[in-house]
Amino acid sequence: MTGPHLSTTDSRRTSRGRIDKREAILDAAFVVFAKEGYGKAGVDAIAGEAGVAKPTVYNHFGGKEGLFKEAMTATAERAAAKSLAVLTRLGGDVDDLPQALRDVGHGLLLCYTSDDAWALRRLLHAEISRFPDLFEKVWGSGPHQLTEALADRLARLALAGRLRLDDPVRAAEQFVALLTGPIEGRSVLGTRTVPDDEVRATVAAAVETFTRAFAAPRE
Amino acid sequence: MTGPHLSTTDSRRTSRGRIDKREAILDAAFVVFAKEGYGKAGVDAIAGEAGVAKPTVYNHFGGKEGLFKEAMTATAERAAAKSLAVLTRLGGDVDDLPQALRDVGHGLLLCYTSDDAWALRRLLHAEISRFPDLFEKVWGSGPHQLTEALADRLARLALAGRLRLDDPVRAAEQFVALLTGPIEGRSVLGTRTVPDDEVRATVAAAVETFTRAFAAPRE
Amino acid sequence: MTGPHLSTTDSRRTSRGRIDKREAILDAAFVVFAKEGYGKAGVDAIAGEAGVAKPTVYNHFGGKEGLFKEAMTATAERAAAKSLAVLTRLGGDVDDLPQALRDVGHGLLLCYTSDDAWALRRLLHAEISRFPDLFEKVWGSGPHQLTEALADRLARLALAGRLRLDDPVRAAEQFVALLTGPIEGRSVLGTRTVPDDEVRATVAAAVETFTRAFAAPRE
Amino acid sequence: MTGPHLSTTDSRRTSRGRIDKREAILDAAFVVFAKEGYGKAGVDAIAGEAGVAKPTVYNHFGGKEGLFKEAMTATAERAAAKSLAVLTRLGGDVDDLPQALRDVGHGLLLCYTSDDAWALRRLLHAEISRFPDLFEKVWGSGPHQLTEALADRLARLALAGRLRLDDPVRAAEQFVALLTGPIEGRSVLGTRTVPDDEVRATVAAAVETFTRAFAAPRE
DNA sequence: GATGAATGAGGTTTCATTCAT
DNA sequence: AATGAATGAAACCTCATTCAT
Repeated sequence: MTGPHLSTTDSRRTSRGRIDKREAILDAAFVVFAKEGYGKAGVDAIAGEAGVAKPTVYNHFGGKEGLFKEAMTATAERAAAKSLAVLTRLGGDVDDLPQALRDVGHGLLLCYTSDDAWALRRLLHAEISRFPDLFEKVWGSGPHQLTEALADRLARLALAGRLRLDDPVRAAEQFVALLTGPIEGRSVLGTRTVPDDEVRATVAAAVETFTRAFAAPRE
Repeated sequence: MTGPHLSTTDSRRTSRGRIDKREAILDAAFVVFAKEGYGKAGVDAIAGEAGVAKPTVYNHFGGKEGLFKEAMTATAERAAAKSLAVLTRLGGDVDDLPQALRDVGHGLLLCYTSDDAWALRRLLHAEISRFPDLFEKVWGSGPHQLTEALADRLARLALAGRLRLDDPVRAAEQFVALLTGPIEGRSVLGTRTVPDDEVRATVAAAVETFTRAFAAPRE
Repeated sequence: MTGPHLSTTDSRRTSRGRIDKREAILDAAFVVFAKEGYGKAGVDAIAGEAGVAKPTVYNHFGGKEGLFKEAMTATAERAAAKSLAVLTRLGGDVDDLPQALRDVGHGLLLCYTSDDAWALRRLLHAEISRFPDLFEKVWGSGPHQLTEALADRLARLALAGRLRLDDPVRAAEQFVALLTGPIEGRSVLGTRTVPDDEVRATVAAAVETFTRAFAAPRE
Repeated sequence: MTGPHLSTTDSRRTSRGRIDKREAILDAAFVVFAKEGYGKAGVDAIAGEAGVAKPTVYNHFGGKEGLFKEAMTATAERAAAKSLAVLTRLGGDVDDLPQALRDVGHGLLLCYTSDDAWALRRLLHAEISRFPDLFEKVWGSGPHQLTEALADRLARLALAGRLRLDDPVRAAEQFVALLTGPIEGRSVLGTRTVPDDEVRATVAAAVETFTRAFAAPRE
């Protein structure tokens, strides 16, 4: 459910030709980079995984660096879209606010703990000094955009009198931090699956703390 | 102030012999690993930085893997000691609780944002799949120990009637998350220095939220 | 003045079709071979320089080897024609023999030191072991034909009593050697332009020596 | 008699260690470069010919370019020494001048037509644009030094009243040109062995022309 | 204990060439 | 006839590691 191929049909078996090869290489590249890291990943292995010859990789992406950048940004955009979609559950009329926050929080944590998301974060941490401009694209299309969108929703809830907060961006950052911070260690940076009850407990605790701090008292 | 050499006297210039060479190699190794990553770092470069010949590295550490593990754990322990020392400021009688939390929070963030700490986290993220047992040592002696010690302090404050909380470990996790979560993006994973006022604002906001959620009302 | 394109109109801009493409490829090939050498020259670069796609090169010339041979022989024939044309200045009635020899010598040296001629010689030296049969075509249509034609003229001058020589071919070889030998080093194998006064001095010296050895005394 | 190894004992079988490996690599490099050309010669093949591993070549010479330069200059110096030694036959008292010139001319032509000398010239022609500074070393230690030394001898003969010439360097250049020029085509740039009688005839003709032009008349 | 020299394995990249359109 | 895309082979070079001193 978390592999990079699942948003499209598996194109490596089709014979539609060019565009599919490009996609296949990008997907294979992310898989191999995630498993081996940028340094130890071999273009050989990527080409093999994609079912193409090595020079084809170079024809499409120029080299290992370009391939890495494109594979990262492509996966980042797919992951970002998923997490943004979760936020829609916080729109319109919210009846039970804590329940809605728990719902959204759970959805966000599922995105956060997906294999692809962990791989993205690990690779970004690992190679940020070799690819300084990668942060902007990956983080910008992911956590940053998510924080902004969440801040929008929180601001609307504040206007509706449901929350009391001055700085919606700060509140959004803190909401995400309360969700994800305790998970980092418990999942051993993504190498261990966190049991669902642990996830739910973390979400519940985050929402509890968040509402204690920000929920407006019902009259 | 953040380099790995500064907690001890620079041993590479002395002539005390064996132990100094060992330290020099460990320090040089962490510097090079931090700059290049495990995969691209060369034993040549490490030996050069340490001022010894390559086989000497092998005589002491057996190989690149062993050297990496030892360099990581050594730096992790040094970093952990620093952050634990910060917690002592929360001991004994606490008069102004928010002020004390801000003080501790600021100290912890300074540790968290040190160059060595960022390098540790980046390398741990990068190589966790190649060195699965490294997490235990590095995280165990760092964030985990810190969370436990902080939970102790918070429990004592709860017993003293200053905080209202059921699960001190959860509260400690959340306090750390509120501090560090918003900093991650703002520092571009450690490649940009965060201005001090931004740090202080983050600390203030974290303590504000934490106290709103957990502080016991003064009678 | 020495480029391979200048003896014909630039055909790459016309739309006459096939034959022009062939010429364009041949010209581009010689340019690239001359700059990079046979080994390092890429068919990609040649196709790009000619403004055609790579397979077109293969359709016309079969491969890199065939292209090289044809480009070499085409340029060799063009260069040979130029140097043969110079010899006509030694025909008919020669009044001032040394002056006529200087005239011809100067013309021959201009041919010899043209960029294309140097490129031809360098490529021939470089690849003679990989293309043994290339020597026959290039040398045969160039220096060999020139020597024979010059020998004819010298024989006629001998018959006319102006020169004293037994072996006209040998004399022709020596005349060319006296001209070109001293230029080889001074032009750094064609990578430096020899100043005109140096060229003229060399011609004068060659003719002086030649006439001292072979001129019949005027009665 | 012309291989690059013959000035020393074959060192590849000895076990004296370092210095011999360096020599063995240089010799093997020249052999392979001469056979394949710079572009197509592989470091693999050179290492194999030298009986060492590939990285050893890189440890000693840094790369293919450095290896090429050193192999060329080393061979050039060896070849230059041989041709300079020939000139000693023109020293002291010269009784039969034409005979002495024939003797020297024959010796010089033997040097000129040695396999190593041809390989040097071919490689120099081939790669002069990629290694512009190579000309200085190879030509400077070879033909240039030879011309200068020969000019010295001719000047001395002129002072002794045996020759009549103004510019000894020019005369030396012309003597060499008369010797080598006619040989170039006849040996197919070194890929065909010129029969000895052809060599002797060329020497005789060169000396004949030279003496006709420069010998002082005996009183 | 420390080192200069050497190595086997593997890395990224480029090239001449062909296929299907 | 001309081309964009793909490929098998091989190039140069680097690395972690060991040996003999």
